Amino acid sequence: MTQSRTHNCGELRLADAGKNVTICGWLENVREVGANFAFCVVRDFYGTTQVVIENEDMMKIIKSVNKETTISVTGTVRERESKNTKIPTGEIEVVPAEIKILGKCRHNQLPFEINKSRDADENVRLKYRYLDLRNPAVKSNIILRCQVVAELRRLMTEKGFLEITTPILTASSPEGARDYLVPARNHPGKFYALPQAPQQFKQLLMTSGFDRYFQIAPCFRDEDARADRTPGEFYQMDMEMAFATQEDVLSTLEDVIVPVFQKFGKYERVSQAPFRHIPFNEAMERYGSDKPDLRIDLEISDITAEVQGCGFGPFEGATVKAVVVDNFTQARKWIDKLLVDVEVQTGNKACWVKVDEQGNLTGGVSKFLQNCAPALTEKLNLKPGSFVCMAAGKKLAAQKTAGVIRTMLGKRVPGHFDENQYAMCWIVDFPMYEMGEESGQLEFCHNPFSMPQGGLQTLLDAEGNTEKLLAINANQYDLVINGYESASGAVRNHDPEIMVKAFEMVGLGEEDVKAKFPAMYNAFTYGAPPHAGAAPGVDRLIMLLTGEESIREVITFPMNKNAQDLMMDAPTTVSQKQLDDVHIAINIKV
RNA sequence: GGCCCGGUGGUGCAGUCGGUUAGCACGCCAGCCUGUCACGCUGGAGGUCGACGGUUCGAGUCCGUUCCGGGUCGCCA
Repeated sequence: MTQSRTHNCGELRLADAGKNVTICGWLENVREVGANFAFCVVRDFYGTTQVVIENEDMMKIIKSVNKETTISVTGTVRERESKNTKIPTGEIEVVPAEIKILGKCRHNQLPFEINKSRDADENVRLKYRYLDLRNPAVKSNIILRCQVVAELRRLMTEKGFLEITTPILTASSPEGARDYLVPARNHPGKFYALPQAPQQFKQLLMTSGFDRYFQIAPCFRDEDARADRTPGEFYQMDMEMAFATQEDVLSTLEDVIVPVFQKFGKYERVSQAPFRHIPFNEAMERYGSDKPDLRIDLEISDITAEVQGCGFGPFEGATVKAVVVDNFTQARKWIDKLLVDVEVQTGNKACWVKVDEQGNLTGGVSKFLQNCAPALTEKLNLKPGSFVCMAAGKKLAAQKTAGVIRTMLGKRVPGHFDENQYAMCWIVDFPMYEMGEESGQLEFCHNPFSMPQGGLQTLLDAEGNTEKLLAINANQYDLVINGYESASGAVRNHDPEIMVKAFEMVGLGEEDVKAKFPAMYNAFTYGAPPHAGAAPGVDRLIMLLTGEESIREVITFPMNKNAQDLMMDAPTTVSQKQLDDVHIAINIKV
């Protein structure tokens, strides 16, 4: 380039008319409106600027290249004869004296049109992500992500948190998700693992005397994807505070989350601190989920007692939950669709009845429920026009299915979903232990790092009594925003004695604690501060702020559902030499 | 791994009861057009209807198998 760029494509205005400028960018579009007369749109990161072609020489250059070629245009800024008020640079155009081709686009047919890339097949988008990202609508999510991360860093730093990076190559952790393993060349047969979270490191930092830690931390988990869960890797704003209580952590995060949502969110209305606290058991009873969407005004009722003995097979001996919608006017076909969708999403069947003008149960499974109609009507406060959707099964299954019914009814029946807001709450008092579905044994419900409420004494009191043990809550909490689990945290168990006791409850002991978490266990024997923390998911926060429903829209270079990077072609095979170096033999079972 | 939905020119879609030359929009190519901005007009090229097998006189359409993708359950301390 002989002439460097003097302006970007988003900044020229009427006041710049007459200036001699050089702009650079991608040739987005050419509109030929006459012989040797055309309008070109040049796009860069900042915007688009119109370049007008008025003579044969310039036309020749423009016609010689494909769209998406990068060019530099040197010329004079001129007021347009017909202005476009829709774009910031719409009052001016650049009359070129010179057009240089900087990087030719060798393809006259792109895999998709840049400005419509969001409509294209996702695999094609991911393969050509660098083209997809040229679309300002795609790029804007990434820009917002950068701004949010910068703001998170600013707010946390302002509060005295230090950002400390922790190792990426570390030891495999025996708990939780599948690890990504990395063979250790100098240690045949041994492996590093990529961290599922910096959990143990941040607790060790607390033990080292760092008072407030945070990190925009990459986390790696080899588990299957979902619409809101990217496979492989994701980012958390991991944080931890020494000598802190649960309330210290919650209020600190509220101080950070609220301003970020007010500043960057797509909705004006944001829950104000302190967020509502909902105990886990209450959330499961009322919303059928530990991540309820509080924008929906429906709640779940328990009708187990009311329907027992009615003679409807699936209800006998089962827990039965109901969601009621009054003034229900949807057609039978609509109901059938609801039931099918519930079954697809939960694997469980739902059933329904309506209340007719005379107050009688009708439709659906009503013929099985006539005996208990009065009890049901009273319990659920049914009126003519009420619709009752029910789920039955083991307690947890019935709760979860009813939770899905609640969400679907709330979003589909008009008047129950106040969408345009951010509704936050803390789910608190998660149980410490649960009964393993497969093992039939007592297991840790979430992670073994949480402090049981009541500490050592609670464990001693409940020892040997399964029912009491299942009733112990942990100082564990989740931040839920619009039905998404957006952060998870706990007051940690910093006392080796309580750690061992907590492990003993699930049939493990001191040797297991030492074996699984040697560094932490040892460190805690040297004087550990009580500490607590949490980790908001950065990708999920950005999803909520932008309103995107697919997490891939907020990640710059996402993998597909099957954890493949179609652009880079990862994962891929490697050479025998590479395998030999790290002492790996491929053994694929067919 | 189970279940649900989908796969039709470069892209997005339509395709009725199985029927003759697979249609539309955008993009691409050529020509025309002196104020466009989702430019317009005329013409053109471009398809093994994901793959394989079956039913049938005849399959984009029906059946079976399989591959690929999305969603979901399992899984995600």
